[in-house]
Amino acid sequence: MAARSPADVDLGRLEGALGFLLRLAQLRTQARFFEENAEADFKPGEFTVLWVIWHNPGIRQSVLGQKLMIKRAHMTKLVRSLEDRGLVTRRIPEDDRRAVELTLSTGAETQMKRAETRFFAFEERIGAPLSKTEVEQLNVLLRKFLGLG
Amino acid sequence: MAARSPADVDLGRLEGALGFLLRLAQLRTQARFFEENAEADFKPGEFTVLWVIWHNPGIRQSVLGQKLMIKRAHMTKLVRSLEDRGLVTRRIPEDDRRAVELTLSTGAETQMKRAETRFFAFEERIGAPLSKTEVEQLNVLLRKFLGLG
DNA sequence: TGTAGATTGTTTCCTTGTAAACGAATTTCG
DNA sequence: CGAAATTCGTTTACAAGGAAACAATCTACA
Repeated sequence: MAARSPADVDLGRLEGALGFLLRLAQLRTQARFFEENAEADFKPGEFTVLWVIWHNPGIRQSVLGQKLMIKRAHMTKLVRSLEDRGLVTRRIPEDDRRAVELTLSTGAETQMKRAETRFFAFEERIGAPLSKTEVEQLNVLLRKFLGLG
Repeated sequence: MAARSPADVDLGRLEGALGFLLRLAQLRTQARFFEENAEADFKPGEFTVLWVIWHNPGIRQSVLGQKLMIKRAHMTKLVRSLEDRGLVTRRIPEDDRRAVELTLSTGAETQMKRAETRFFAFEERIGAPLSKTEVEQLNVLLRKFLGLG
């Protein structure tokens, strides 16, 4: 009944609810990221934004946002912050002057090469509770769930 | 190169990164929740909190927070909001007067019975891109990843 | 016993992210 | 062509959530 410790708590049907499990998994992963990578150059959101710009130079801000599920209002702030730190360059293309094309500065590329190692090492580590095969299964299922290739 | 549409964007190794996929999956699920359940009584966070109190009457605020990965500062606000709406009762137990024991009001139980149907129907629906078997596999893998049962 | 340390919840301040209204540019379609 | 609708990014105002400092209480142990 009145649970005194987390282990005693009864979650009932909730424990089988996909959305609930996804939320917990995401929170846990993020918490561990900040524990283990306190002095990293970039936060996960920043890293992914820089990564995608790096691999898609000249990408438009809106396209980047759609792909990473970042709302426009927030993307504006994110990009400004990256620009202020000299990591990202904004360019207004001639053929559509409402849009913004994003590029990495050369300094940022150097930093990203370092950050890449740390980031993907962490991504390896968080799979630890699962076997190699299970991590692969989870990857496949999540990609299918998301409609990614 | 300079991707014009989301489909053209190259995510590279990122597409296989567990933390990244979890974040996208969670964002997508949450977005769909608010699209489909605009006029629901409770938001997902509120529902889960009320649900766990319902099934563990007298649970302590800190234990609830640990189980649902909600930080104390935030839990204070959440509980106050629920209390202000007459859904939750706070009680200071005699044996530890720092703690707070939470209980559902009778009115809240009625509301939860209605909300339960809607909530778990949604949870069913979001699995749609996957087969029954795959949803079950995903559940199992996520629970193992989280160290649950 | 009594005092140092840990725990519980709260407050304050800050970061992250969203919704809505907006201006500028572009597209659609009469 | 030219007016209406749409798109892109920004601004503004706000909600969700977290970190740190704090008061009250409890625990451990000299």
